[in-house]
Amino acid sequence: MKIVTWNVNSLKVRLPHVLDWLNIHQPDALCLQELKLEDQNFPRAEIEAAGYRAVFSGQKTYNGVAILSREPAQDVSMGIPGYADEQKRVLAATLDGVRIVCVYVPNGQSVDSDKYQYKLQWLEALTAWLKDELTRHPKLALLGDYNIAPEDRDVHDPKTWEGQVLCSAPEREAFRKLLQIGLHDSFRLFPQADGAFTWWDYRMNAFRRKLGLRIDHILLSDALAPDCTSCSVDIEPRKLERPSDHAPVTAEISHAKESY
DNA sequence: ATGGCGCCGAACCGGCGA
Repeated sequence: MKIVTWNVNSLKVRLPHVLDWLNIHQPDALCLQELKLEDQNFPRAEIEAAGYRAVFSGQKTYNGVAILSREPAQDVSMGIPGYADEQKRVLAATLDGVRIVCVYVPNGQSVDSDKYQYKLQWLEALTAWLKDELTRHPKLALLGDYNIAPEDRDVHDPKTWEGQVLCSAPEREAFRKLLQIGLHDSFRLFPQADGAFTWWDYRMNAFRRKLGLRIDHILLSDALAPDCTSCSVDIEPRKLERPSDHAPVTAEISHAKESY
């Protein structure tokens, strides 16, 4: 089972990249963030023509998440239960016995912003919900744009970023709390080259200069992590014309449906 | 690296992202 997360920064603009990527890589599930479109404008026909189903939760201009899959998604749920939020940031579905949770964590803007407080509260609500969700779905994968670089090695220049949003201690603590409920950072299950990032600023030639952060992650539950065989970032789409500023992250899981 | 890019909607700019 091949599962992927990709913040596309406008599905309308990035649709050709997404369709090409699906055609080349044929994942079982592709979680998308920052659709930036309303449900009525979701490009369902194009995605179905590529051989994929889609469930989605969109809104105008901002946010929006989707799960594309070869097989129909089961038990689809939107948002964090019990946490009122106008912003469309969470979508969950079961595929092949695995609970797939697609998240677009708030950016936070800056550590002295109200948006930063919202981010921390949101992460707390997410963690509480997932702890509960894990009791119902031991095989769970949490994929998305976390807007957190968990450690200094996930940052091109830790000194510059120290204490800044995406790298601050409370955000990193929130990330650790997610791990503590029984999740594992699939990327760190394997040896990785230095300077492996998933996001590069559009400005200042950041991508060419390899000035990035690793903020998109695939966390796997205790029951799923032992079956993970790889996790990697594909930087090829970042080289295209009009790219997303994020790259897709892929995890492969060798699990037997029959054993579930 | 931090003005510097790119997306959006309603306009030719401001809000937001990271």
